[in-house]
Amino acid sequence: MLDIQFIRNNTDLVKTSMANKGETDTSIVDQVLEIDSHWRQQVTEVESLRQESNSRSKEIGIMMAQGKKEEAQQIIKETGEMKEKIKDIEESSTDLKNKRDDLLLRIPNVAHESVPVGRNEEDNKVHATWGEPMKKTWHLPHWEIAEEHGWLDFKRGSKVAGAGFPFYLDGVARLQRALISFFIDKAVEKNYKEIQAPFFVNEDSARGTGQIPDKEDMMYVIPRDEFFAIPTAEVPVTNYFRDEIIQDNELPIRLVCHTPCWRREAGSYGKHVRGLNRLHQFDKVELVKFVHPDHSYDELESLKRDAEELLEALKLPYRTLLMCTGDMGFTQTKKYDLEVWSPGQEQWLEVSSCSNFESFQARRMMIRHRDKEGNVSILHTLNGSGLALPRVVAAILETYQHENGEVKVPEVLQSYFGREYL
RNA sequence: GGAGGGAUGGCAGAGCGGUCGAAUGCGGCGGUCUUGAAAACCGUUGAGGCGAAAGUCUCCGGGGGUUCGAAUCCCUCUCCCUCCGCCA
Repeated sequence: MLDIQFIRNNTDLVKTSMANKGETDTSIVDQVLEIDSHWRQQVTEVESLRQESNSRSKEIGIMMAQGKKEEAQQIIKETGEMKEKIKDIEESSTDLKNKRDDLLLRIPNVAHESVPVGRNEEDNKVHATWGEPMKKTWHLPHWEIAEEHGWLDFKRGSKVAGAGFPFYLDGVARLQRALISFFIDKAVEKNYKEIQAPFFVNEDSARGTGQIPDKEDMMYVIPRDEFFAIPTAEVPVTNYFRDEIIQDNELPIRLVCHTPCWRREAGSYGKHVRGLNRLHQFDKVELVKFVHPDHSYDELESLKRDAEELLEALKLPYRTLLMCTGDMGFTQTKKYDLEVWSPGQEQWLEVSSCSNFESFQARRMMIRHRDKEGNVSILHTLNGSGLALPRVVAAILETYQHENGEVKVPEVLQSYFGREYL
């Protein structure tokens, strides 16, 4: 959610940014401002009425104390009438405020000036590349090599849960466990605090991080108990500090959290969802930061590096994309995607997305910080995957594959894995 | 799941239905004193909305109600604590 004052003062910027993100109809901004000014009028009106009524009521108290009952009765009659009036106007003003805030939630975040303007993924900028994408020779796609070894069971996954809920076995199960430990350990080395979070959240939390109302359909819902299955650890971990004020000397706060992630992925079928490319449930290690507004872009760069270094340690060639305005999403001001090379499929697979939200999420969640002078203001939040498991597993199965079908364990993982081959 | 108790500012903890946005203590910040620090003393210190400002309004877990007036009374929800039951 953007600051209403910011929208008042930067109306054109908000509209332009909205258009750059691909929203053709920007009239919602004008609607918000119109309702807002109407609301402010009514607030002023209610307040002056209430002021009068408050001071009259105080007089009553004094008169009662002095025993002037008849005079008090007269004022009681007057304030009674005012009360009716206040109730009327107040009703319509809270109505306006709700309407305004509903619309406000539908205005996307403003992109940072360093973000390239563009329509879709073709306009993203390659920000960095690392390693040489391996040519496909004998390399099998991961689902084939995994089948040969009995490492993945999609069939039984479908039987037991449904498509997109595979079983992992033996070498791959062990590999995932090793990766999770490795990712968390690396993050802890870089001063992220390890945290384990609830896998279900309530509606307030889902709204806080912006899954509601924008991306409701991505989540699984447990209606009886009014829970949402988390689509990413971002949701519970960012909401950890909801409605709190953090002292400046405690910032930045960096957290690392491993969770399963559930995504409905409605409407995506076909080739690009084969194997581990796209699942309804997958594991991910997530990095989340709460930072002082002055430092959020530095923190974004270091966040991105933290994720990149994981791929470098695994010796998996990757590229980093700076996402353009049109491909960026509703809540971010700037976003990098990390894509790992999949030699068996000869394509790039997204394994991390590192974003700065500035105050957009924190404002919804009322996460604030207090400086030394005691001033309170909204802080900035960021998050990035470090990393999403299945596609990293896919890349390892394909990249570390020998011609004889053996798959080697990446060197940095061997101490976690306990042996040299899967 | 059953029975009872509770929720007040960063923390602890007061608060007859009327000048209570809230005593007091601790903590924080500023100052005096000191070579420096501690101690002591003085001052200051919740959040939010509207407003250029003066100011004003709202908030004592959430929501609703009674009343001219609610932190204080009533209803309801949530959460926490104690006891019983169940349980990895």
